[in-house]
Amino acid sequence: MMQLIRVARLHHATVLCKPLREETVGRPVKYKTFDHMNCSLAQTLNIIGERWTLLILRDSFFGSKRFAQFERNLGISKNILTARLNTLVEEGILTRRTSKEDGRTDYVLTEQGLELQPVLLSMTHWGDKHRPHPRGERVTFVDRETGRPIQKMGVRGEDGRLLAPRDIRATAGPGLETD
Amino acid sequence: MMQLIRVARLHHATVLCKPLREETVGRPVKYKTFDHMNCSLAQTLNIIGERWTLLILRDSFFGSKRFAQFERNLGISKNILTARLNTLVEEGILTRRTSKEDGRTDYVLTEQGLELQPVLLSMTHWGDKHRPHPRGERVTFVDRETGRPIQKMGVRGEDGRLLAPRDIRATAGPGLETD
DNA sequence: CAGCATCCTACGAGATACTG
DNA sequence: CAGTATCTCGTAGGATGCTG
Repeated sequence: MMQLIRVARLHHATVLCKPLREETVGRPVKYKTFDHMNCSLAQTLNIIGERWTLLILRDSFFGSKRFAQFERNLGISKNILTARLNTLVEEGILTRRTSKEDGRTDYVLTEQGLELQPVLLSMTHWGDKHRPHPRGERVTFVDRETGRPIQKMGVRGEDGRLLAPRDIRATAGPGLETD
Repeated sequence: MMQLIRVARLHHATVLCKPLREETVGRPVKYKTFDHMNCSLAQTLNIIGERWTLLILRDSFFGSKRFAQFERNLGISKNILTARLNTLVEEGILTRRTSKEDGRTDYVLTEQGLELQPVLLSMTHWGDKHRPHPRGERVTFVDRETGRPIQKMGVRGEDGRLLAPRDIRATAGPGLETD
């Protein structure tokens, strides 16, 4: 039978991401950022968690470089695009570069940005599987060298075995304050 | 069987996600959903792209089941939590289940939900690497069987080789309308 | 073309009070 | 405990128009 998923030994008394509890009482309601949470996921979400950001990055991966390209491809409004590009540049995900052809600005993925590819692909694969297009896959990613499709993103143990969600356990690392 | 891939080069003229351009002129300004985009990433973002959603799911993966647990652990307000839980249930990511112990409601990950783990882990790994905690990793995920840390999420070719971002190419699949 | 600068709307979100 | 109902505010997002 479906055993209960004790994913985490890490009992929850050990609060993983400490919630905010400061003098926000009766005060103007600001959005909480996730900065205070000592959690890598929250850190990442702070950067790429906004509505348009991942789509901009997707477009980057597909080769878009110019403001106008993003604008046209996504149908995003300029002010939002400006804002998102700025934070992406500030965060070192994209970098501005002057085009040698026409001297205008190109937005190019940095190494940090390129390393977001697993995130993008995981989400794309999930969508492929669970929210499919009736006619089949929309975009297939292939190994440039062999031309064969890449594997679906999956979790692997040290030995390379594919692991199911329940095969994984979370343990506290040194960066987790257990005060 | 793995179906053959069309090696259409997918130049960017083929707009991947067609932007919205309907009668929104001068009309009340609604947020655009990403529904109209024929893009798996956009579909996924429509569901889990909101600010708190992934953090709720993370908490689920760590074993939280109850409304109050999420509320306490995340410091999220009740109305938002209610809304997010509702859409997650509607979308089949979580399911409501009556606890056998006290008859109250449990929120449990469905299979679809469990399969979001690569997304969560990819983001966590990115955060671990690029926005690290000074003292080191906060949470380490290990293979339950061997107790050894899992591999970092990475893209693999059919043959199992790890691929770098530039080793991958996108090709148009049958679900992509090239009108 | 690549943006700022404006102006406006609607949604996301926080706090609190209330219900079964 | 598990929400629902309200009220309020801030911020994301949209539609322009203007500039170098």
